[in-house]
Amino acid sequence: MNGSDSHAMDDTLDLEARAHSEHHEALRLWLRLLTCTQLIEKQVRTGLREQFDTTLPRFDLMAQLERHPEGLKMKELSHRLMVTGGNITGITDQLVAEGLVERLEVEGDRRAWRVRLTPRGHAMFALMAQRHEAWIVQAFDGLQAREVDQLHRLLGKVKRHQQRPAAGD
Amino acid sequence: MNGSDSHAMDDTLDLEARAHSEHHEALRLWLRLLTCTQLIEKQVRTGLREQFDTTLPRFDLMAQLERHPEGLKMKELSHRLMVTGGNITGITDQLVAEGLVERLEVEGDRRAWRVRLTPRGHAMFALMAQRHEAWIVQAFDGLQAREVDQLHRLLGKVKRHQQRPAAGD
DNA sequence: TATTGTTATACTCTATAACTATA
DNA sequence: TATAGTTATAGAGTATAACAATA
Repeated sequence: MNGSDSHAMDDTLDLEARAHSEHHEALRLWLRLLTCTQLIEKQVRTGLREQFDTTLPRFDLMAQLERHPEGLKMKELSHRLMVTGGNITGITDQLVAEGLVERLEVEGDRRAWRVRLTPRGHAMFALMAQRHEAWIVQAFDGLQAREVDQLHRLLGKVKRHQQRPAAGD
Repeated sequence: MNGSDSHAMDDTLDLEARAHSEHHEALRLWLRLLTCTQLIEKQVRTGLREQFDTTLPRFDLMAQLERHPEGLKMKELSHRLMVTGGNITGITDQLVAEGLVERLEVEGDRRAWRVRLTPRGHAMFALMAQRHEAWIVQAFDGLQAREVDQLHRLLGKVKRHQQRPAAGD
């Protein structure tokens, strides 16, 4: 079901036809990328809700803090989670209310906070991360280790290209 | 959990160490997959909003209808867009209000509708699809045609595995 | 003046469940 | 009884913009 006439055979196509073909391939790839992500993401969201009564953004915020035991500033969380500042305030408020993270003063800048996992947040995250890992491992169960690496490498190329500031091109 | 005799190099690691390593690789892959999708999706959403004052779900619904000129039933749209039925009603209502799609009676089943693009919807979609394609092509600009194919193939494996009904779990 | 974070607001998307009308 | 679609609701998630405190 897939046109395997894509590589060396391209030389038989003129520029315009090749462009059309490549555009089509890019679109197919995007739709598949989106579908895969949505399928896995839906499982993760459902699992987090059913088993831990939490959400993906909350989990993601805690995951960032896990990687930075000394804490992160609101601004840094905003950047890392790719959402605007107001939302970080909201999510952080919820986590503080549950006793999972805490706001600490930043010495030298009284505007800013350093947000950190509490011991309880650390323990809770460990539980969630364990389950989360199992879901993810299962999601990529169908791939061999070599294929996982390949996928990781290719997506790295996509990511770097994406993050390049869109200059005048 | 999965096929064991994958790669010669792995034989230097015991089972547990290999499991740890593979779990870690799966997690890294998932984070990268999610990031790539979010980066591209954000661009698409922004473009659709700024240039066409529309949203991704609306665009996706129209894209499905484009591929099925004879129309699709609400149930089919619900399945294809992977959202529950009530949402399809809402999105369809909006598109009908804008004159971009229409509900037609299904002969032989007076419960169901056949939803189809109007001529105006068809024309509007052509405009949007053209811009959309440009965004996507640019997103994968950094890959060679062969890499696009590879990525597509690997994600196909992920997708099929994902859609397999989760049996003994 | 610029930056950090907060507050207030509005909107889209989503799942759930009760409902109508057909089959 | 089962199915197709609708309605109503509640909540997640997001961006925007005005605002306060501090740099």
